[in-house]
Amino acid sequence: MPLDGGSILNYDSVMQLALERGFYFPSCEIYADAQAGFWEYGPSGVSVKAKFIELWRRELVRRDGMLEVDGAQIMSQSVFEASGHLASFADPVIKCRQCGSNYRADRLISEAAKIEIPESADLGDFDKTVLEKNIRCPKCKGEFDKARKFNMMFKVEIGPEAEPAYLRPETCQSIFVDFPRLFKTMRGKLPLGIAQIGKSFRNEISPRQSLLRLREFYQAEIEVFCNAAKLDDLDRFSEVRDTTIRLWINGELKAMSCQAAVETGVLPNRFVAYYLGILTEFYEKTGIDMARSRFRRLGEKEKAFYASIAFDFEVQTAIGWLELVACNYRSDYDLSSHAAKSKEKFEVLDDEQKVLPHVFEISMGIDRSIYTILEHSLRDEKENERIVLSIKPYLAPVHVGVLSLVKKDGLKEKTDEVYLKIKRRYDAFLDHSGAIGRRYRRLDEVGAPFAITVDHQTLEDNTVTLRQRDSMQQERIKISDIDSVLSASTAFP
RNA sequence: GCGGCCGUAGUAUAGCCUGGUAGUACGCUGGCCUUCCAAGCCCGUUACCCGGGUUCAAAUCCCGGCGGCCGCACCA
Repeated sequence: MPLDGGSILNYDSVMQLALERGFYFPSCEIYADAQAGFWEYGPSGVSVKAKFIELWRRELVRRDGMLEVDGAQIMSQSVFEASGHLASFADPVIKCRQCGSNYRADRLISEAAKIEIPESADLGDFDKTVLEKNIRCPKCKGEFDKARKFNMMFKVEIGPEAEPAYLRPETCQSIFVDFPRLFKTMRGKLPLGIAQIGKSFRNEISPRQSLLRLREFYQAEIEVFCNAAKLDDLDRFSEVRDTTIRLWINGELKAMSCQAAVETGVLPNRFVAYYLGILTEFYEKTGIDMARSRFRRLGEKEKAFYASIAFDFEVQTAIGWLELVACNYRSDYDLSSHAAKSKEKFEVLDDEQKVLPHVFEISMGIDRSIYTILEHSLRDEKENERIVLSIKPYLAPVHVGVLSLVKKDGLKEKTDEVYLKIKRRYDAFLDHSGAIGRRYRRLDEVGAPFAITVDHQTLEDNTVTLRQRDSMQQERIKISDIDSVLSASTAFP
């Protein structure tokens, strides 16, 4: 499905761009013991990520009047006892004594003996069944060691006594834990969104594909606390009434307005529809091709252990459908477990009524979103002999290149002056060296939407050429107009 | 974690089988030239994933580790 004037590039092209132009690259790469699943953002990547986050704040946090927090990455063991991660964010595995192969205990038993044991069962139950049914390694017929739990959380030791704690596997736990204080001190009123951007950590067995499956990754999470009795009572639903959302239900795509989705019962209530609606409007502004996106309703077996209704926002990429956002209706799972464990009160007043809020979660993968923006924006324009990153101007790592047509005759000095005038307000890149066409190509590749070129005419009348990345067309503007032109065309929508 | 394939400058690769001076392209630095789209010329720069073994000699052969891609499984 080629876009106008260019073909869509694959994963390898995005990877090559990322390495060559400073978007992202492997962490600790000069050392042989560098582990997979850890990546650095380079200068271009940092710039895009910062702008992506700013867009997220504008379109979700500020739009909906959410509160944003920034919690600790290391959290106490009690948090994860209450959240269920210590018990459930783990797979039971058994290892063959002879050949060393590891298996998921529940799956192996189900296949070998046709007995279903839930993965959260006691480890002894697995051992007992393996022994009773004499289950042996499928590869070498060897005997198994005792079952153990492989927990995907990174454990850390605090202080000289090595008290156990964990790197958070999702950012939202601090939001739940902080909820009582935030609601009280920030004069909260249901429904209330609390948002957080930050790093999460998961000890993935097999991290892969650069930013797509990481052990250390960025999440932008939103937990909306609500009164479960009022899920259709939401005034601001009218803002998204006519917004089209693309729903994938039971193997079928249904594109419909939020209003229609609620009326036909495809979505359970206005509350869920509203948040899927504003999430759609946010992603439209990232430049991701929404025609290649969908909200997929998850079946019972796919849902996370805490979710009662779940939609994944997925996009089609070169490597297949990719999950960018998990939207889970977590009911009162989190607040009631933290209430029980901590003895803290989590009920709040809503219209004179005491309620334990329910939670709807919008859990966004930032790294995956950045990758998708790059992949969906990158084009190979054969006719112009260029690779161009047609990223939205407000997300571009470089807003504008500032170039001298040639270095001599005082053009270099004049160019430096122009650069000095704008570099605080924009991400500007100054370049004097090499052929002008080559410099334009470099800027195209890094996604700079504009290039300003100082030529001989500039010395006479103080005008410069302004080149548009996508059309390659140029116009002459006054130096004194540069700021207003850039300001208008790189502004967030 | 398992199976298959693979690892050489910033990037893409040749060389590996058959051990003996590591080559090419693009890029990048500087210079000449140049009045707007990867022009040309000159100069320069940068690499054998890590460790061990065999050998007079290892990018090359052997072993281990780490990493990458694909599949299985798992997930934001």
